[in-house]
Amino acid sequence: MATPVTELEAITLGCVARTGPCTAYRVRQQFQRSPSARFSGSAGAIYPLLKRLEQRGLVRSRDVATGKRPASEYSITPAGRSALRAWLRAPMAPREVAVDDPLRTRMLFLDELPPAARRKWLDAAEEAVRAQEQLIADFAAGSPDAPGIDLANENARRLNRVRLRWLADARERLG
Amino acid sequence: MATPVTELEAITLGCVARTGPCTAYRVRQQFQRSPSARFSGSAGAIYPLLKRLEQRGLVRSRDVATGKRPASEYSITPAGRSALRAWLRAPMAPREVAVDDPLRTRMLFLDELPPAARRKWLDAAEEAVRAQEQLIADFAAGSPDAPGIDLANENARRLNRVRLRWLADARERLG
DNA sequence: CCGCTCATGTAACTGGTTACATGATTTA
DNA sequence: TAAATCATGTAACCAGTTACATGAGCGG
Repeated sequence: MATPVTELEAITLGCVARTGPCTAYRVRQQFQRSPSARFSGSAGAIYPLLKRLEQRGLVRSRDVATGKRPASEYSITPAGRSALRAWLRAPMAPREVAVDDPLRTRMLFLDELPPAARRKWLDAAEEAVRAQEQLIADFAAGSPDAPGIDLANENARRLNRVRLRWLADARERLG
Repeated sequence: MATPVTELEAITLGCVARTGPCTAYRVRQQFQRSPSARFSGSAGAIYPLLKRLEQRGLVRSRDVATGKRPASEYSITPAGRSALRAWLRAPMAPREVAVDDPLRTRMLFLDELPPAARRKWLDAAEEAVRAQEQLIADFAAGSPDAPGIDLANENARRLNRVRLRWLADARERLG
């Protein structure tokens, strides 16, 4: 059994699988369209990552020289698809499925702030969540129609709706 | 204005501030008690981090030699408290407040699996979320009573409840 | 032709993980 | 006293970010 792929590698594989043959640049664009900053899609991450995947035989590259500059177009291999499926199937430990909410982390220490600053924080947090909702809506609008993608977007929408209610409750409890 | 602290640094500062003077080991224990694997609290992360914070004047250390082994006990400085507050007050960009859900990420590519494996995934996911809920409950049971901590735990509970409903809907949509 | 954006990378830095070393304390 | 666990670290490795270099195409 080969080394399992990391989350970022899996998403990249998935992206190449979805989009079909594409350059590192296209992959980066996909990452950057996402409403989350988790995977920034910086060049320094993506280009080396695709090279690693190629060395492991999970993608293969074809040289496409538009004009004079060299460029590589990657496509997924059967081994790559299989690695992607293995990643999906891999059991997740309870701690690994934890939802990460940056606002929750801050809430833990919010009582370090004086009341006025606390209220200000809550206002800013609510605004940020609304902005995040907008990002999600925009992202969803540009997403291809597929049940998995739909459901993923729905997940993001619901989690944010809950956060807004939570923030409202927090305002009441702390205000 | 000094360099802002990272999230991990902030949590560490907050932990030292809360707990009062404590060793790196105590800080690690706090991290490891958390239901999330996000900050694993590995020694290789925490010990150097506290040293960095000390160099920046955000914590100060006192040598406590119980028995014969050297050890350092850290406490937060006024500058440290101020850095913690600055972290709390710092505006968050919309993309930075994104909720990260590992299950959502996988859902994006779930259609790569054959139907039977998909159902299996949904079962496993539901079980993992329930286990996660248990971890949260245990954590909450051992948490000190403070509004911020209460609210943070409530956030975790609610987000997971929503995920369970979402998984149920997904089962219907995909099954 | 100048500046802007698109596009393809690379290199240095940073911070976290893994794995290890070691000593002290508890438990069988 | 042997084994396990608590506790304090360190070092090598690895992946991601930041910042840069470079070239092509395009609009003014």
